[in-house]
Amino acid sequence: MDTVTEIGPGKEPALCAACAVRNSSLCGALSAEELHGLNIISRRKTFERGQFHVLEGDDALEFANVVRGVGKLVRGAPDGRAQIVGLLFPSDFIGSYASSGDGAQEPFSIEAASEMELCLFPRAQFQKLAQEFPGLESRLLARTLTELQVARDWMVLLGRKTASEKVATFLLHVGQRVQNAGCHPTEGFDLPLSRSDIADHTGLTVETVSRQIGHLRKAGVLEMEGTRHVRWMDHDALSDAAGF
Amino acid sequence: MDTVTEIGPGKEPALCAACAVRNSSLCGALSAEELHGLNIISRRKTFERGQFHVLEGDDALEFANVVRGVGKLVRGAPDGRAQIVGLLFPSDFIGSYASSGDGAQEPFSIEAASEMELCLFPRAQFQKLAQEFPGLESRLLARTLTELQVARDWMVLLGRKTASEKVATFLLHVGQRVQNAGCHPTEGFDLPLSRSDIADHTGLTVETVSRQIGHLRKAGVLEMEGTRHVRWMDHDALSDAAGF
DNA sequence: CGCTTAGTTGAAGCGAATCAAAACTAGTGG
DNA sequence: CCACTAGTTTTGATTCGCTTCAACTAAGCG
Repeated sequence: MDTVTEIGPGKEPALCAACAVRNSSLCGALSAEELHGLNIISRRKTFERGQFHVLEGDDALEFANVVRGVGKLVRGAPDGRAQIVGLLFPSDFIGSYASSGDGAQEPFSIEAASEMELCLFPRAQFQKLAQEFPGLESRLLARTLTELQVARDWMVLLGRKTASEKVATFLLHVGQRVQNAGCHPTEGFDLPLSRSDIADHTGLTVETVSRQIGHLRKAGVLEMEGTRHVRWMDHDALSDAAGF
Repeated sequence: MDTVTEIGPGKEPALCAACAVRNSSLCGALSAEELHGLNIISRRKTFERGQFHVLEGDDALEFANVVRGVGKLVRGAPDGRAQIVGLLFPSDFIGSYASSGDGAQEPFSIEAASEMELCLFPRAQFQKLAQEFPGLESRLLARTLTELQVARDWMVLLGRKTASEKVATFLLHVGQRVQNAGCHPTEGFDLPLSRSDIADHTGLTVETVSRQIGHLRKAGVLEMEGTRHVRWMDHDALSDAAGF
C-alpha cells in the first residue's frame, strides 16, 4: 500500500507506433511527427495491484495513458470512508490537463486495481507539445466531456438508485468496459475490482454488495465462477435490474 | 413546467462588450475581434422559475452562457426519481462542446431555479468560431475540467456523507457561489433552490432536508429569515458539520 | 378570504449499515 | 502435500438513519 517508484520491468522506453492502445487513446489522432514528439518524452511504468501512482494532495508532475490493466480514482476521508470517483481502463488519459497553471495538486489518489501499466509524460513537456499541436487539446476536451458525462451518470446512481440497482448497473458498466478492451463480446470476464472496491464505487458496504450479487445469481441473471469471474450475464434481465 | 419558446423581454440583441458576466465567463479572454464574432451570433433569452431551456433527449441546438439567475441540470427517471447533477450560476457555460460530431442529444434537462437569463449561441456557428479562435477551446477545456472536479467532489458527498453532512456541505457551497456572484462577503443571501431541489441535489427527501436545516438552526450554526433567506452562517461550525 | 403550493413536524416502517462469525482463498513455510 | 496464517467473501442477527405516510402550518396569489 505504498507509492511505487520503480517496479517490475521498471522504466521502459516507449514505442508509440507499436503501442497497444495507440488507436483508441489520445495518441490515435496524431501524425507521425506528433507521435514522435510524444515518443521522446514518454516512459512506461508497471504497477502491481494495490500500488499507488499518485496520492491525493501530491504535486501533479505527470500525465499518463493507461496501457494495460485497471485503475481506481479514490477520494478518502480521514475517518476511513472512501469513494471511488472513477475507473481507469486501457487507453484512458490521466491528469487534469489545463494549459495554464502549473503547481497543481492531485485531487485524488490513483491506485492499481489489477496489475496496471502506464505510459507517463512529464507535465511541462506534455503541455508544450499540446500547445504546438492543437489537435491534442481538442481530443483532450472531447475526453474530458465524456468523463464528465460518466461522472454525472454515476451521480444519479449514487443519489437515487437502490442497492440492487447499483450493483446491477455496476456489473453492466464494467462488463461493457472490460469486453471493449478485450474485444470478445459474450463469453464472460474477470471483475477487476474486489467487493470492497465495488462498495466504495457504489456507495454501499461490502456486505450489501455481496448479498446483492448473491440475489442476482439466485435470480439466474448472472453466473459466476469463483468470486471474480463472471461466466455470463443475461444482459436484458440485468439491464432491467439496473433500473433506468 | 413547459419548455419556453419566447418570454419576458424575449429575444434581445447581445451586447457582449457591456455584458454583466463578460470578464468571468468564457468570453473574458477574447479579443475585440473574437468578441465581435460572438456578438453577431448571440441572442438573449429570459426564463421564469420552473421553465426549461432544454429537455433531456432533445437535439442539442445551442450553447449558452448564464448571464443572470440560477439553473439546474436534472436527470429524471420515469418513476419520478430525479437527481440534480449540477447547478448553473452566472458566467457558467452550457452545452457539451465537442469539436466534431453534430446531432448530439441533451444528456439532461436544464430548468430555471430562479428567474434566469441566458446568452445563446447557435451550435454550428459557435463551433466554427471555436475552430477559428483556439483560445476559446482552451478555455472550454479549463471550464470542463473544473466541472469534472466539482462533479467528482459531489460523488463523494452522494456516496459517503450523512444527511446532516450533505445539507451542511450544500449550504456552504451555495453560499460561496452566490456570494461570489454578488461580491458581498458576509451579510446573508437567498437560497436559489427549494427544499425539494436541495433534496434532489443531495440525494435525500424534502422532509430530511427540512429536518437537517432545522437542526443546524437550533445548533446556532445558521440563522434564517423565512424559508429562503440565510441571514448568517457560522462558517467554521458549518464547515465542521460538512465533515471533510 | 379561500385556494394552492411549499415547508415543517410527528409516527411508523424499511432498507442498508453494523456487528459478529463462519466459509472460503491465497500465500507461506515446514 | 499439508498445516498454518492472513485476507476476502459470504451469511446471519440486530440496529439505526433515512424514507414513507400523514397531518398540519405558513406563505403566495387570485
